Amino acid sequence: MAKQTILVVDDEKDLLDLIEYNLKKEGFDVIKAENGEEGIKKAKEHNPNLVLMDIMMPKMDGMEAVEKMRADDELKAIPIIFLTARSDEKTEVEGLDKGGDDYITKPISTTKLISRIKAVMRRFEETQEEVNRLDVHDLSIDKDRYIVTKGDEEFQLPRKEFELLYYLASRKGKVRDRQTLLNKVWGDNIYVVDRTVDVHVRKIREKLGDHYIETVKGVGYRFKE
Amino acid sequence: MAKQTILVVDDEKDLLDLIEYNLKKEGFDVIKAENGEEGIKKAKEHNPNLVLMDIMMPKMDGMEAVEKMRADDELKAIPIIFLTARSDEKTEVEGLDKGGDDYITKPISTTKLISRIKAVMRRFEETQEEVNRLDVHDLSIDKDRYIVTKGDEEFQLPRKEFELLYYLASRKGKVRDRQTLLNKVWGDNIYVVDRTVDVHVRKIREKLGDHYIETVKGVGYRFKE
DNA sequence: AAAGGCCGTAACAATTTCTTAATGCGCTAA
DNA sequence: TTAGCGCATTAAGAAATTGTTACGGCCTTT
Repeated sequence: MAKQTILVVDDEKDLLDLIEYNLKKEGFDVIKAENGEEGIKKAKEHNPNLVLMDIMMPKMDGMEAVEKMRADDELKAIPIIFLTARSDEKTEVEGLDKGGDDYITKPISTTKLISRIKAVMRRFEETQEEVNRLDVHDLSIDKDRYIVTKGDEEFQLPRKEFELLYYLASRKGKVRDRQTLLNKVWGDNIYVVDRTVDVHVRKIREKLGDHYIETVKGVGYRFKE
Repeated sequence: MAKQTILVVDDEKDLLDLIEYNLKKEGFDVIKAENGEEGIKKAKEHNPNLVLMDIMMPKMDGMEAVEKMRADDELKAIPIIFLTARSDEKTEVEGLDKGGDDYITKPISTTKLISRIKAVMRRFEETQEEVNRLDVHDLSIDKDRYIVTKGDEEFQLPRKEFELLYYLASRKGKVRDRQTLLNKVWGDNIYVVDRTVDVHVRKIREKLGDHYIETVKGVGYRFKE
């Protein structure tokens, strides 16, 4: 894998150098910027894998910069970690709401910083990864075509049924309660009765067979291990 | 999801009660302790999801308590938020070095306190991997899958039995009386006869064997050490 | 505009799980 | 030894949860 690039945005030059030194030692490429404006410019220029963003800065503060980044198609997918000095009493927790993926309180040990960076990257890669075909048991679930194949039979499931099946199958063995399934498959702010899930499960079973989706009474459903 | 438990350690009783009141209103279970020593004892006893730790306290101060916790295998993974009366740059640095996960200056508004707690918990959950499986003796109790494995046998226990077993196993060796078990597994405001616990214990023993859950006459039950 | 598929909801049946209460057993103290 | 207490065990019915079906609204296609 190519070297990962990290953009560090902070107005304290000493800290910037310290972080650069430590990240380079870990094998990252490092780009530096001293305020939000410069940060955005360099982000567009270098397309980094992750941004470390201080909140208190001159010209354009970190919060504002992140808002701008999240609104920019080119930059919106880049994971961001906020750095906050504990003296910023006001903005601390809002960072995550604005679109940060983690926030770190300065001062922080180098090892901790690095493990956080890796954790965020790992999380990101997992969600980024586009696995378009799932093969489980004797099923092949093709997300590009919304088609499920079982042996030489092909099933064209309706969208909700397909997505429900795909979600469960991609987390084989793990139980999910109805509310979680609704949030993940239907969407976070969709209001439907949770028994709707049952009906869709029923329809999937009707078409593919009873033994793929298991019921865990009182808890939810899971795809057979 | 089961209730999250928070241990609050502070020598000011009034503040302790205030925090308890507010956290309970938010749906947390709250355990209280008035000094570091008692805090560590209660942490071991109740295995909380997070600790709010005052720094200035008699007997054993918060800093020392946290050092002890971080050195203890049983407690090292619990996230800790420091509380202190005054913003003091020096203690702050020290606190984070010693292993605190966040740092809050009193006084603080309730909403702020709660959002910080949730932020730290969220961060923690995301960093944690595979903490939902308990391996005790020859049993593997997998909460993601709601399955108990013994050797190569799999048992699908009903929900209450599973959760009771999980609760006891996660506090291996600690005795719990029936009322506590009802509160923790059934829920705080569920009223059922406490002998109900006996029946569930009986069913677990029937399926997995007699020797995992031990009876302590006149007190309650415990998972074998 | 009609037909057909998809989706969400409600109703009721089927099933599993939970709770209770009754009974028996074993230990301990008088 | 016996009474008393606490726990184990069992079975039955109550409660909770899920399965199944049917229907109406909506959208898309024809």
